[in-house]
Amino acid sequence: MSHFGRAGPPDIRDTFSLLVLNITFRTTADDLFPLFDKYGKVVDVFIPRDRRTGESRGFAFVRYKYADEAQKAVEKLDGKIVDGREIMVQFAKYGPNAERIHKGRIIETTSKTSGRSRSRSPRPRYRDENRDRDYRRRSRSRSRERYDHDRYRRRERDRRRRSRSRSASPDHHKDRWRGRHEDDRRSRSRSNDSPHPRRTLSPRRTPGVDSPDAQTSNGASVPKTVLPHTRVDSQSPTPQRSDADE
DNA sequence: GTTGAGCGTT
Repeated sequence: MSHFGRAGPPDIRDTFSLLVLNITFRTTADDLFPLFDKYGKVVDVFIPRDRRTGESRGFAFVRYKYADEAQKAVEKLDGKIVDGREIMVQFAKYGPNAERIHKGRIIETTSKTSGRSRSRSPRPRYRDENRDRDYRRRSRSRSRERYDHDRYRRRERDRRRRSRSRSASPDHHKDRWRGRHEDDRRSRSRSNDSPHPRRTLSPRRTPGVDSPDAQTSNGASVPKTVLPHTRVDSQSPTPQRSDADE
C-alpha cells in the first residue's frame, strides 16, 4: 500500500503516467494515492526526491491503469487544493519511457498483442473535454499568476529568473562565466597580495564590475559628492554664476 | 524552520 516509490515500476506494460505538479514539499505518495485512486485505478505513485537531502521535489508521478480514469483524474484533480496548495495534474511528457510515451500513453513494445479487452472508448467527446480542460487550465493559470503577483511579486520574480536561467541556459555558459569571475577574482587577489595593498586601494582605479563590495563602499559617498562637484566645475568654474544670480 | 513553473525510481 505505502510502498510506492520504494521499489521499481510494478508493470508498465500499458499504463498512463500523470505528472502532478505544484504539490507541497510535504505531500507524500500515500497522501496522493487515495486522492487519485478515488478517480481510477492507480497502479503506482512515485514522488522523486532529492538524492542528497531526500526531500520531495514538489511534484509526483501517478500511474493510472486506464486512460479514461487518468483523464478524468486530470480534470478532476487538476487545480484542486491539496494540503493547502493548488496542484497541477497533467500527462507526463518526459521521462525514461518518454520514447514509448505517446500523448501520455505508454506504448508497449513487447511482443504482447494490443488486443486487450480493455476498451479505451475514444469517444468524440474527448475533444470537447480537452478543450474544456484547456480553458479551465488557462483560467487557473491566470488566477495563480495574480496570486503570485499579489503575494510574491518581488521574490517570485527574482527566483523565477534564476530558475529559468538555469534551465534555459546551458551549463557551459554559466561555467564559463563563473570561471571568468573566479579568474578575475584570483587575479585581483594576487594584486591584493602585494606588499602594499592599501596603496593600491587608495587610488581605486577599478571600473566597479570587478568588485561590488568596493563599489558599494565607494559609491556610497563618491557619486553624491563628485557628481555635483564635477558639474559645477565643468559648467561654471568662474564666479560668473554669482553675478548672474545676483 | 525555509523553497516552486518543474517531468521519474529498480
